[in-house]
Amino acid sequence: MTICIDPFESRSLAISALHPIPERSEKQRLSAQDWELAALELMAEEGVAAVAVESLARRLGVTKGSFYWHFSHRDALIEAALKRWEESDTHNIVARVESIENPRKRLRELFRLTSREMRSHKIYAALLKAADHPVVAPVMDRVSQERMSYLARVFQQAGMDVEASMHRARLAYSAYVGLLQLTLQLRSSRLASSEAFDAYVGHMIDTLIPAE
Amino acid sequence: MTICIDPFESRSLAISALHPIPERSEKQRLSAQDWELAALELMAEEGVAAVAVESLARRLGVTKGSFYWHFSHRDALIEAALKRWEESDTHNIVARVESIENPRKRLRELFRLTSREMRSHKIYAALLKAADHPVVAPVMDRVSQERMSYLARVFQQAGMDVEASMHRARLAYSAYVGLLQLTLQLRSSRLASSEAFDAYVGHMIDTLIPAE
DNA sequence: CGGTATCCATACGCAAGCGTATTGACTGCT
DNA sequence: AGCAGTCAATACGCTTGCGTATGGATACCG
Repeated sequence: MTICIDPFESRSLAISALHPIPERSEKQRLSAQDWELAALELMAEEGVAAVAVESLARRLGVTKGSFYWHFSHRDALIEAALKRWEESDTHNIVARVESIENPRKRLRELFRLTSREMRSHKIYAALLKAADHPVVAPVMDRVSQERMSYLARVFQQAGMDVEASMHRARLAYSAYVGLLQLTLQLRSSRLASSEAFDAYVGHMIDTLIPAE
Repeated sequence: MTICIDPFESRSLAISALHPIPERSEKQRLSAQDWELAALELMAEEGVAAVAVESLARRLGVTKGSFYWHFSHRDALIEAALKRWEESDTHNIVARVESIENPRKRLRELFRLTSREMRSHKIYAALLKAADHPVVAPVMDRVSQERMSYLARVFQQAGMDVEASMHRARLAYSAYVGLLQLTLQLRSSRLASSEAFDAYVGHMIDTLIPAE
């Protein structure tokens, strides 16, 4: 029997922590925001398809009569939830490394941070699986494009020419997306321990970030 | 308006070409194999979820009364179809480059071939999106593991130590999976032309395969 | 205290999808 | 010709999920 530590689980970040404090816990009446946060929660755990209004209602302790007061239809909830996620996401990505002057160091730190914080990434993985959904698709397009553009910019600052920086950005982002799939979806491909995971991230950094 | 050429579409390989010749075209009575091939076809185009017995039956010009003669339930079809795919897949992956002696050249050719032949990869992408399905999961586990092991072996033959070769294999495979997602699922992330695609593959090869 | 806005429950209609049961039709063999 | 085996059509029941309609409850406000 193999004990398999998932490096993602342990360092997860609560959704609610991404926003000021949505005044959670026990209250009788719900707001649209409560539904959106619950939707994101469920989405991260069981995918977009699992966010059904009746099941969500059950989870919130109400019936769907409530839901259709707040939202006109299911997709409206998905859309609102994704809007919330996208906004908190784009703010968080860059904000935590922008203080680092040296672009190579900034990339390294970006890679390390990304590999650790996995709450948001679970949602991203879930969205990836539902990229054919008309509401999901444009969000994913925007987010992926923005992230890759940012990467390309930093690679360029690190001394690569325009062409190479864009290719490297795509490669790095592909590696990120692929790792997401391999670790979150495929059981046998999970890294066996936290150390092995860190070692892999180290290898990735050495391979993808140009030397000084 | 941007014209967007998808490098994958043009060079696709027919499923039926993967096997001897299943004696297709117009015949009145169907066999289990016909259902399996149709299932793979549909899976590649619209995902595992789209493989519904009534819709498949419509596509084959019969009703589901026929289906339940060949298969006991839906998952039996999925399982049979995936078994078929897995067998043809594992044979094809290595067979076309094993003649190349030089491991680095073999890797390069492997990358190039992989980036071109996309019929089987569409199915892989579809399966990736359904990796939580109990029938799909073990297949994906086996296939991914096998491919990564092979990659690691060749990287080792190319001079890398055991540790590094496994990491590099994971990185390369992640890049493959990620590219699959970015190009097949996300519209805006598609490479604009066949030339740009080839250029990217070139960059990937230069970055991931150790120099002579 | 009455009224309005807000939130929720119940009940219903509808479609899609799985699986079953029964019958029909065609084929080949004896 | 008759019979068995093979494939298919039809009809049905069941579940899940979306969306609507309508009435009830609670809170706030004048």
